[in-house]
Amino acid sequence: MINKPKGTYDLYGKDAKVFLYLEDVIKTLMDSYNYEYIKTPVFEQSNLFHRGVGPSSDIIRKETYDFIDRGDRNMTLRPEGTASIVRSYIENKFYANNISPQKFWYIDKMYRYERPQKGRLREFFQFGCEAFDSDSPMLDAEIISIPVSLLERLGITNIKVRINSLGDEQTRKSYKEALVNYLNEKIDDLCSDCKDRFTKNPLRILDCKIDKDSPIIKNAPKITDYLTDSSKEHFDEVLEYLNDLEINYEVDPYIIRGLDYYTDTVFEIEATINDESMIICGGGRYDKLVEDLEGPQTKAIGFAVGIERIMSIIDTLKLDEDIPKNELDTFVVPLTKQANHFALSLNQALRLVGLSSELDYKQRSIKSCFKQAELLNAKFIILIGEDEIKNDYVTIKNLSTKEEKQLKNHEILEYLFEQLDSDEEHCCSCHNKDHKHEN
RNA sequence: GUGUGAUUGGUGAAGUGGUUAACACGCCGGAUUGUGGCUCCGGUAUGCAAGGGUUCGAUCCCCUUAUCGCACCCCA
Repeated sequence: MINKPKGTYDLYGKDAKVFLYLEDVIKTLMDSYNYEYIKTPVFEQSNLFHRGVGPSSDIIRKETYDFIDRGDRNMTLRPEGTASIVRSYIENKFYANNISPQKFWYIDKMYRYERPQKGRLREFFQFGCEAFDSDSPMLDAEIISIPVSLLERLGITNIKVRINSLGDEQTRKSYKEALVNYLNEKIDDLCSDCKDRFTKNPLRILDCKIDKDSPIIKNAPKITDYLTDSSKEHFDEVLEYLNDLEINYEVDPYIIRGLDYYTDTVFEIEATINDESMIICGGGRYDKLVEDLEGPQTKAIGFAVGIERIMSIIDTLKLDEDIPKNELDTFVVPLTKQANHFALSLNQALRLVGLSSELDYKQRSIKSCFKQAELLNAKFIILIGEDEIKNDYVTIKNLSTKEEKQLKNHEILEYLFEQLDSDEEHCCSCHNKDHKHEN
């Protein structure tokens, strides 16, 4: 048997319904925020991600899906959304648009070569936004408010927004110096990973899980104390605007983020479900990235949300009960082979007028047809047998009221519409099976 | 990339180095020869992830591979 590739999954059944529902909620949300939908290719020239995401990030160093195409071009399946959208922004000259800032949203598959585990896959969906051409702190607050509103709409309440500022280039330069100086004598007391980080990327030592409670890290210099005046002002304003939007947050000077392009504002949203915490959203400013990719100087900010992580929360919290289940208006049953012709046409006619209808393809016994109809959640079953064909009528039964009628061909639609309408008016979509519907 | 646990019908699973792989649900059929949700009866894996090895004999022991789970690294 051929298995699916490691770290991938088939989306079907109940999960597929949840996914479509999520997409719907997101689309409505993004319309209200006036963001434009964008879809970029699944693969791009490898260079884009090397230069965009940054060669020192783990994502680029060990997690990309790279391949050489038949024209000897180096290609990479996108590991994240931002670089592609920046590329598109530059290539399509969105910056020349009179409407500004230009704001985009996407929900797409991303690829990272990782060892799968809970909430991490090799192929996964991210929902994200990117907003270009403004360094207004109001935009920072808006961007953070999007995933917060989304989670609110979904009913996911136990969340924490953590925010930090990485400042500008000068901030990071002076901070790095201070941090290295501070850690220089103490590095021997930290874990082996941290020793490694010390030479490669000392900032990462701050969010080490092993040493996170160590006094060495707790007393380490904080980047927020090294912000330049303009970065500090920006950060303070972002926090003020978050207050205006009544978004609870926590300033966490240890948030560093794994992508190299971030500047100033960075943030994460963590959800805690049954004592387990999971980062479900991450984002920040990238005021230099557009230039780095040879576009005009353009400030920008964005975020990404892990769709599978959201779906697993929806699942564990059972927030999917309001999502409508599959329903069928009619189930058409030919009881003999001779009845197939009429049943097939009738089924088609019902579909063409907008009803959802299904046919018994398997010439089942009448008993199992009723069972099928029940499994399919059908409202009506339409039986066509020997006698019906001979005398030119159908037997139609309302499966919840058990009322049965014999109708001529031309009466079927009228009857169904009448019944379905009154169903909507009178029925409280009751789950009470004994409930009798008024006519 | 490292460590660790797992993989048995449509599903949940029990189990054993030796001829029929438990049990439950589901499904199909019948009792009721054209009417569902209850009941009763019957049927339902030539197979125990794939390949190789040890053995007289392997679903069970060993090796390899694949996939899944969990943790680390890192991240959404």
